Amino acid sequence: MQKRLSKIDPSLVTNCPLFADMDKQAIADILNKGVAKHFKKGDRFFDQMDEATHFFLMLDGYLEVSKTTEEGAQVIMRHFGVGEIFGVAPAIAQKNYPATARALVDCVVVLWENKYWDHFLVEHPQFIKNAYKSVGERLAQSQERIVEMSTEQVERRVAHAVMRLTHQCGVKTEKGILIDFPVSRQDIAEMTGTTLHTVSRLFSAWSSKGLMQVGRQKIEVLEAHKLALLAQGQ
Amino acid sequence: MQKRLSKIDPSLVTNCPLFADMDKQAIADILNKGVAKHFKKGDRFFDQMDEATHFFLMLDGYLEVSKTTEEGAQVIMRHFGVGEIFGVAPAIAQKNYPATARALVDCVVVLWENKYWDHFLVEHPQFIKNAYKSVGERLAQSQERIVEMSTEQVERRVAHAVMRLTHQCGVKTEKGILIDFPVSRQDIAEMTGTTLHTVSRLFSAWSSKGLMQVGRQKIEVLEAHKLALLAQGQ
DNA sequence: CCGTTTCTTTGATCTAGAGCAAATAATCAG
DNA sequence: CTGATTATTTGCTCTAGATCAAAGAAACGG
Repeated sequence: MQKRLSKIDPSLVTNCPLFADMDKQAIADILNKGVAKHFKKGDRFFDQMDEATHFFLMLDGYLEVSKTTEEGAQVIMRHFGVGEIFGVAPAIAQKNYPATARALVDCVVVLWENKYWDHFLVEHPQFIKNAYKSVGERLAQSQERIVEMSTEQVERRVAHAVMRLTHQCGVKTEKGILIDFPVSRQDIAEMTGTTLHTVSRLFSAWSSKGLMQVGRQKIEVLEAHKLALLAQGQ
Repeated sequence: MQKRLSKIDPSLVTNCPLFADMDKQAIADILNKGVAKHFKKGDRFFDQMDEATHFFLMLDGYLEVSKTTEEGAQVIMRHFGVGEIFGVAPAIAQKNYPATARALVDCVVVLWENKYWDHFLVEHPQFIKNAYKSVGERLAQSQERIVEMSTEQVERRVAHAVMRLTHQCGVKTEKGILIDFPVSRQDIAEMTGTTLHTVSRLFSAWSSKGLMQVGRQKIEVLEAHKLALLAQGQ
């Protein structure tokens, strides 16, 4: 399931915004308090409603965070990539994780016991500030998404979702930008509040316009600019 | 427009969660750093995109926070009542307010210059912790709303919105629970991503079932339990 | 009190997109 | 290699709810 690593190399994280404006000594101290682990594709970091015991930093890989309703519908809240913290329940005084976090590819993360949050608050306030900055960005993004859901129709929302994926998790290829992990039509539907059928139809239309190239769980954006126009409503 | 008050009585805020687990001395010190002001119904506390200069605590009254899209559509993000902090841009390292805050009735607020955030972080960390707890609750509520928008149809969403209003801003009457400020059908539409027409139709149906009593910009819920059932989808 | 403005209601269309169904097409397990 | 499983596409139908239209009802300004 998951393997403990003996040691974390600080050079992996020096460019990460989470450690901005911090000296090497402080970074090393924080990393020493954490534990690095491998998670395989499909593994869960935590489940919705689990008691929150740790917070995490992604060193390598991608994950998705999703919520499931009582009726069983799944909504994908967000994706996280390298250098991002997640599962920060202690930061916002939540006793349980509000969602499920799942590895989309094989991952390496650092995880800390919750108690270190308060510890770092005193010892390394800059770290906490950096972490809250990213919490703030997520709050802002959530609210953007509410506006989107309230005012835009499906085509624009799907265009936005694909753009977000390319920005957060895209890798350049000869032809365009490829999403770096498997994404199904169903996944896109769960990110935008629509159905896989509608997503499939949109992708077919966009592909035939040369805007993107799609395959089974594969999305490659060829003309990002045109996609951006669609996201803005022409 | 707004009038400065000379002094703030600490007894106004001792029951407020923002000052939980704090001694009177600390509370008084924090209040002394702030300025109390009146805002009249309709006044703005700040506008979307304004440079963030202050953060606020509502002492008396209600406000709504809304975002406006490039196309001019308005989305009501949230309401705030007595004892809640708002406009906490410094908390999440945002330079500008992401939305507009408008007084729904005559209000009294305390406002602090942004620099005091960092000051309190050192001097009164418990205050900051309490504030972050409410930021966390807002993040959680935003995500709930995304799930709602993604999976529920209009009737349930409107039922949810009315329930939230009764919880946050309701006052008990002989017959039921009255929303304590004017709310139009258009307002409810902007909280739920629908149109005033659909809201009007729903309200008509619910009124004739005896579930609520409505008037011009007035909502009084008579049978909260039935409304809750509607919100859960029967 | 009266005209104006701002809300609300209700009816009559119209349509984006859900839901259903069934046929491909990839991938996987053995 | 082969059948089973999981994704995807595409056509057809149907409906929730938007949009359009127009008529009441409150509140407001002078």
